[in-house]
Amino acid sequence: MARTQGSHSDITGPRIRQAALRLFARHGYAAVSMRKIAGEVGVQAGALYNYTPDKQSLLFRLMRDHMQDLLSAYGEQKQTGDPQDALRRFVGFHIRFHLQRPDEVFIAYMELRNLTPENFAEIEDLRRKYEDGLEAILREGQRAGIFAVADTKIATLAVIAMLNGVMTWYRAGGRLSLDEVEAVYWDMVRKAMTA
Amino acid sequence: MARTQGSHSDITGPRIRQAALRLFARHGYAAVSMRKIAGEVGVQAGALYNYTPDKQSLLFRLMRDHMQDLLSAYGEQKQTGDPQDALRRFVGFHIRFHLQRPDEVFIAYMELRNLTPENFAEIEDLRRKYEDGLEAILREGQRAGIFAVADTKIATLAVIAMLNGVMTWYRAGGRLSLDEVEAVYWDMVRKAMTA
DNA sequence: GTCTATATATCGATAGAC
DNA sequence: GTCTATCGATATATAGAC
Repeated sequence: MARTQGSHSDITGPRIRQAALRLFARHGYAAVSMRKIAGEVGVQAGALYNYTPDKQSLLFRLMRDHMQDLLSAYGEQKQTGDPQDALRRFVGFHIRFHLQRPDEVFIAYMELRNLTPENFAEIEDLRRKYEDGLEAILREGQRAGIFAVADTKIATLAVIAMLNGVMTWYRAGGRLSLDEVEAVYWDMVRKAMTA
Repeated sequence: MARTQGSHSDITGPRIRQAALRLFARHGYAAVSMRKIAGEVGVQAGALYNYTPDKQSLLFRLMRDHMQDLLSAYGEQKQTGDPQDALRRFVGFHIRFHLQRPDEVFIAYMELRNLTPENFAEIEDLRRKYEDGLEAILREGQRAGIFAVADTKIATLAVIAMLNGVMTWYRAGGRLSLDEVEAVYWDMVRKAMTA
């Protein structure tokens, strides 16, 4: 029962978000028009406004959902009292979670400046919450004498920046398996943090 | 002798590049119009086309000049036979060079996708040349038994990614001096690479 | 070399028919 | 809920006067 016109609220919404995600990641928010997104979905531009009040909200919700997924998934990780083990788990979690969502990750880092000030503040708040998780591990290890970094906040940002670098080069089916990539980065992070 | 019209070829060209650099870094290439750039300079939009064939060339030349400056400045660094010392110098050079050019650095990383395929390839070639400089240091240290990394190419990208993280938080006059920042990162890089 | 004016195209968002 | 049509603004780039 193919239709060229009619009601599709159940599927059109997710397809709009999916198309916007893909196009924003490829070409950037400012370079993607609502018409382009609509064309990808197979509707006219006007139909998009049944699902989003405007283009800005479309971007913001993609980023907010991503950050909330990140925090939620990290919260479900098994906790451990051993800082070294906790750091190892963090490295593995961070690499695997982000490699599974390249478009979301790309947008979350590249499109911050296209958010309104209010939306920007909310995304930054979520990002800081995630970073705080790692810093707590480093502080605990520091206290226990396992880690030795000059500044836990800088070390937190340094570890995350290093791990994010994986996204720029890793491709599934490449020279290294995911387990090997994780092991290589864990080796560097462990040595950099350890006393 | 103020004039509202006339010939200013000596100064208009640099001012256009300066304005484009600033605006592209703040708002992104796609979000900045030629009229905005012209307004910043104090001329009409049509006058810009006496200095650039189009908007794309304006972006490309900013990025190419930056990458060539980077390679040129790094080439002038004093070379040393000791890999550990060479790595220490690289960390210091990279941090200081990039912190002095935040707008250029931002554009070089954020606007790659707005380059034509030919221009993209040329910028990527320059970037790879710079990365090769660091990898040569790591390989030499690896050969000498000073460094112990699983993969020199990944380690190269990891070190650069970690150092680039400085650009996201460092502000002059902040809690740490530039010397202290350099020392903190050198400590982490040294430990991560060393056997 | 810069100006004004304009060609041509596209943008985000809205209105009203179905 | 999606369509067609459109408003008003803005885009890159060019032409011709000075």
